Amino acid sequence: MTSSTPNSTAAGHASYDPAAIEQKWQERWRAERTNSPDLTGAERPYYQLMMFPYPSAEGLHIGNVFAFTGNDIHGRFQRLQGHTVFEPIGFDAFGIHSENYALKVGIHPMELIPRNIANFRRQLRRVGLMVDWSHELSTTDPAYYKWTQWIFLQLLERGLAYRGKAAVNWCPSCKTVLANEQVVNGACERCGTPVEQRYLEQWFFKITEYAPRLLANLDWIDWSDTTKTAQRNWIGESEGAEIDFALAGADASIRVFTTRPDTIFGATYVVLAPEHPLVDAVTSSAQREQVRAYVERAGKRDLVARKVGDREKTGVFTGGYAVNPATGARIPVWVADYVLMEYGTGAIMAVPGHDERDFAFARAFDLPIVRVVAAPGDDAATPLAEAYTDNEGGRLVHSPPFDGLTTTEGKARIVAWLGEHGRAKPTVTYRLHDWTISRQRYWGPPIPIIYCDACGMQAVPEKDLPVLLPPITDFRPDDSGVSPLARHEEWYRVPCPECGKMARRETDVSDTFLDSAWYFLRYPSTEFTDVPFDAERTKQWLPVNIYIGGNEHAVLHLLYSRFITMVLHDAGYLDFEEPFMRFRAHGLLIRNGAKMSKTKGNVVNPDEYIERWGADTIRLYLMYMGPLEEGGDFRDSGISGMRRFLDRLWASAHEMRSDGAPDDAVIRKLHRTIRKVTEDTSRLGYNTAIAAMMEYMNTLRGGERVPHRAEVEPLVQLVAPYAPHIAEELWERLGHTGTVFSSRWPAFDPALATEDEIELAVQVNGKLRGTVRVARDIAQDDALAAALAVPSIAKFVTGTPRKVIFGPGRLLNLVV
RNA sequence: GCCCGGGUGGCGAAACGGCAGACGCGAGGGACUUAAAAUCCCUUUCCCCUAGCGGGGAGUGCGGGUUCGAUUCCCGCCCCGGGCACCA
Repeated sequence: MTSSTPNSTAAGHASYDPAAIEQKWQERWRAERTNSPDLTGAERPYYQLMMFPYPSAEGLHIGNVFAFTGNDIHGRFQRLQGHTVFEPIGFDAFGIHSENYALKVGIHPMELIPRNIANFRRQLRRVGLMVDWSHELSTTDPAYYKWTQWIFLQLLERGLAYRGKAAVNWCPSCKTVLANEQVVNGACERCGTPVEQRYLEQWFFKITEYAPRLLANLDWIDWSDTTKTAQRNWIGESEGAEIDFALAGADASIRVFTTRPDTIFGATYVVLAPEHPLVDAVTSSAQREQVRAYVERAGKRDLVARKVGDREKTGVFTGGYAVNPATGARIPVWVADYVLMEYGTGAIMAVPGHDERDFAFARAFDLPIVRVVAAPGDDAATPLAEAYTDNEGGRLVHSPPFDGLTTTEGKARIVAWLGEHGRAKPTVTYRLHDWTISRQRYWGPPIPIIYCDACGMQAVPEKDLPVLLPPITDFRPDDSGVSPLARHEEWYRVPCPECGKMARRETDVSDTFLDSAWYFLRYPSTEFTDVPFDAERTKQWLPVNIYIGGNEHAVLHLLYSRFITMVLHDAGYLDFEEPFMRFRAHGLLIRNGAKMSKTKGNVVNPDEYIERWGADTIRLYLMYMGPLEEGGDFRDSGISGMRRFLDRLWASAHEMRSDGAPDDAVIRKLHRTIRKVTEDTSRLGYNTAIAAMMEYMNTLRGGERVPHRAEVEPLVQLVAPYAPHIAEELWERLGHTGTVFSSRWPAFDPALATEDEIELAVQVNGKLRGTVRVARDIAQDDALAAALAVPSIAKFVTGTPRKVIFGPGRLLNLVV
């Protein structure tokens, strides 16, 4: 423990006291506005963005500290490279999470959130981040959500926001709509009550219209591959065809989507989703009652259970028939809930021979199974024990005149053939759905819409923004499926902006993810009240240079932010369409090999650790655990090593000598260290950068040598992004005025950073047999001679080597 | 089921296809000290031979392959973590 440490050392200088110097520098940074750059005059602007936190009542999570430190090091490093770095922070404080917590503890969120934010601010300051607090924002601030509402209106104006009915999860016990994430195995995550499906009018954003662009830009933006892959999967592009199946005896047809048009000759029935609009028209009177009962039952099943619950195939015959456009055969039309209305056309052609689900269904209901693709070695007559779904290598059979074609050829030829008769066209379908932004809750920005009996739906005029969220005390959701705001007449009733007669407000609030989909645009412009973001500022500071955050937002926040940016670009407000030039996903922080959670009681409280060790030590430790992009395992046992390193740094700066010349070998090591720390820091390889500094420290102080000032001073700068407080303090004690972050990053001399002599590894038949110390640029023959001069190597070599492999500067391998 | 990560000493981890285990923790031994702390030095993958000095062999989840040489590249598996999931 450090509390027992005496306040002066044997060497006579004061010992390292992190609490005192951290407080000193945090106060000085604040007083001197060290971290508030001039946003207008910056010549080399660098926008370092971190994911703003949700200010929970529990306070800052160590995972936040991990992510923010990772950002901060990069930001401070860029500043030392001569950039003007803008590193803002804010609070993502709206949302169901806050509201539920407020309901639970019985404190109004308008009271609770500012308290939590104050606590977060205190904790964030203690971490020593280079945050520009003069541009702090909160999404719950009317000055902010005014513009969230404005963005909604921009989408509305462009036809990208619309109202429609949608199935939602409803908890009959909590009397509220639940997000999909709040439904666990078909039950409410809070009370365990089975969730029902309800149909409600919802607001949607047409993100699907941007699917092709959202997908295409992934090819060039510099993002972590893991994140890009997650987005690609989420957008889920499928190439295939839409094909019309005429209804037998009626003047209508069912349009299906398939990725396997090559298998159409094997389509032995058609399936409609229970919600499909043609269900009634297809159903025969004999089957009507059964179909009605099935559709009703399917509608009652909650969405989650239907998709992830048991996969037992259920369905009902409609009594109707369709005509397979390829074979001309009459095939039955069924209704089954394994077909989803929300994907494709809500109808499929079932090819049981070549689709697992169709196969299972056909087996269950005794429908015909026909082989139309034969694997190599099989033929048309080979029986199918299971669906043969391989998309490559097979040849078409039972598909005259296309027999013998590969599946790939078959797809193109069959779609073209059906296309000639207007029955098919190639189509690309996306898994991505439109974004439901309505929330029937209280704690969010009211959607700025007014309904007038005379004039219809009206957008709230921009001059009337923001639509303030009223400070009501009764905000508990009820069974009506309507937001609690609807119960407050004085807010709900409002004059129509068009005709002035009394009208009604929209009572839904918008999704929290809309708040966070544009906050990075606001940061540089927080002082502007008449625009969401100032044109000049935005031009100078955006897009964001680098964004580091968690991959849990790969398909939510990061996708929505890209979408909103594209919309604002198309609307002429932005001259870029991708908001984040670089994105790096950091890994997950675990504790002693296990996930951190409140129930396990293994959550790390950053306050405690900073108290005990100092922020600089904790910052170093978090970054030293492993690669930032892979996360790490927080174990208390490792922290002391970081503190020891800082103690030694402190001692070095106090015990060093300034007279005479520095040691040549140490200076060489220093230059190699500068090179490695520079390279590693810029590519976020923080763990190895810290290791390199420690290695240098061992050289510096090995054998109780007294370091020279010229050997120590650059190390203070190298360590500064990682441990800013101690670096500032030592920089001052070394006689400098002003912050170390205004100094220039030390340069390395390539000549000094390279060793003249190296240890050349010598292998015989690929096995290491020894090393020889030789000149770095030694020629092969000389290296060979030097190696053979060593008896312990030579004894493995009999005669002349058959082959000599020489990697200059690396190794010599003799094959004998 | 599909898609991403990842499996290396007692532990956290390093290694442009080129000396596996840097760096740190822990452990053991030593120096300094009246003593302790701090600091500094040495040892620390496993097995075998040797009194010792030394020397030999194996080793990066498993099985193959490519290569003078593989933790690294390729093929086939196993295990762990995460995401998606009746997506036609």
